[in-house]
Amino acid sequence: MNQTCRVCGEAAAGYHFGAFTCEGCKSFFGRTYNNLSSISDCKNSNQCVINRKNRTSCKACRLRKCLMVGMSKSGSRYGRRSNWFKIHCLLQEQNGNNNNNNSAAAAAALQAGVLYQNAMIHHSFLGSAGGGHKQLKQGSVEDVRSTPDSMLDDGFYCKSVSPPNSEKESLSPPDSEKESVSPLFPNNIIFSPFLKPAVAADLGVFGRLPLLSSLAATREASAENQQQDEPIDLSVKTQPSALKQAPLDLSK
Amino acid sequence: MNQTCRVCGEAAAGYHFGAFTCEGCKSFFGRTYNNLSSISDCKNSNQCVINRKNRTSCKACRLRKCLMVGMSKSGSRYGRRSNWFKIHCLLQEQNGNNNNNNSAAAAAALQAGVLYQNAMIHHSFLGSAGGGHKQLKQGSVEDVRSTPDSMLDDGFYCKSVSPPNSEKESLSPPDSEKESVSPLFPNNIIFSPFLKPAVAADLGVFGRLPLLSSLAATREASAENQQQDEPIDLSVKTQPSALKQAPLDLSK
DNA sequence: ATAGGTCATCATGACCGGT
DNA sequence: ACCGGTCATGATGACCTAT
Ligand SMILES: [Zn+2]
Ligand SMILES: [Zn+2]
Ligand SMILES: [Zn+2]
Ligand SMILES: [Zn+2]
Repeated sequence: MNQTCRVCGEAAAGYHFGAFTCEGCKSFFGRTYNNLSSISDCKNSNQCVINRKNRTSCKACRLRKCLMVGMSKSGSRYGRRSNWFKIHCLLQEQNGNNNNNNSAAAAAALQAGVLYQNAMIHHSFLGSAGGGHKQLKQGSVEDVRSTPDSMLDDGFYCKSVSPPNSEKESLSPPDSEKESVSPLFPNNIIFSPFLKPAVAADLGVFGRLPLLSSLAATREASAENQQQDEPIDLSVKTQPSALKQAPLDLSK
Repeated sequence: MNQTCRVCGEAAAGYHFGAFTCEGCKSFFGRTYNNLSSISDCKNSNQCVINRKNRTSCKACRLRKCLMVGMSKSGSRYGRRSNWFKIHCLLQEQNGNNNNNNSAAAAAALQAGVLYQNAMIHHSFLGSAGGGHKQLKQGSVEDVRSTPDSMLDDGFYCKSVSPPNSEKESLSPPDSEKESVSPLFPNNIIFSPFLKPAVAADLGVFGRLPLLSSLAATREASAENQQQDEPIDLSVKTQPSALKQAPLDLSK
């Protein structure tokens, strides 16, 4: 596999729920996503730095890290992706062996695209079903996939998107007073400004949990710390508006 | 029981290992004392404030709190104490219902006495056996109890003790920079200066674990914050030097 | 190749019998 | 009364199967 878990840093077992993760973080995300009530509040101001040793200590920060790196239950099942996706993904990874910056940017764009895609899916469901996040399987998947715009799951839609500012809300910025806390998000993970609507949509899913209320603030802070590395264009296959019209369930 | 767990604040189930604790903290201390290697480092500078909700989050700070309130595996089995002890203990607790300060001071003196007593026991074993803390049952208990000084387990020995300065070592003081961290030890728990040798002895037992290396520093800081409340004299029955001559095992 | 299920392992704490 | 053992419960992650 020759990849590291984007959540804890351990050797990755594969590409799970939209990010390269280890078996532990994969199972954790799969369990926790459907049982958010089992998470207790962080006792460290939601600033825990997750690594292999302490990943089981704070479930709140572990799940937050999972979401930060783009994991989503409803999106990005590798097996269902088209050959175009697989080839693109592997190509980006192989290019990374020759150029580290491009690798990081490619990974960032990969995560960003998946995150945005999933966020749009979440957003669609929230707008129609009214907040239930366990009803994803009720979406008429086959109907959607039979529409003329059914190529949605074959590509990314992370470029030239005009973000809707309706759900943007001002959240308290993270306190930068503790000097002992290393930055939560390493520099090689890039979050572009156009991802803000995705963040807003994700918060719409998890917003009722106070422990995740600081996600948006952290994400915006990361966007401000954006590096000069340029995310690789993974091409745009369809209009993003199509995503909002037809809810898409990539799972099963 | 009408008592609170001195470690986490939950309703206490009884007097366990030298302090009023709940069932959880009792079991935790009983397990952890014999399996120190299972404790991982604290990720919050050993400053976690233990309560009922987060007591399972940081084993290092939970065990540190256990030791701070005077818990010890080898000492203070309530069932083996004399009537004088029981009456004295209950009297001090009942006095607390009328005077909070005296109650706090009595509880502090109670814990301090037990801690000092156990510390002297630890110190004796450390001086003879050479650091093994699972060999406590190897002490010749019956022989000790048959000596003329065998009334040791009936009282406290926490007054007018001249501390030996041999093991006193300078440890870094706790950082008082974080303002968001509430003080670990509330004011109603008093640690007298004459307890310093006990601290040194306890560190001799647990010193090889880095997570407990800050215990002495915290204890000394608490001693400096000593309140004007006077610890109640629980009377001195024997010379403390006798404790060092004959190791005493109160368990079993 | 991944998603989901299974299950061995471990930590926890309520409970009980012996002392 | 406490101590130590027991065990139901839940969390974790390695492994497996279906796709
Ligand atoms: Zn991981
Ligand atoms: Zn945390
Ligand atoms: Zn407790
Ligand atoms: Zn801690």
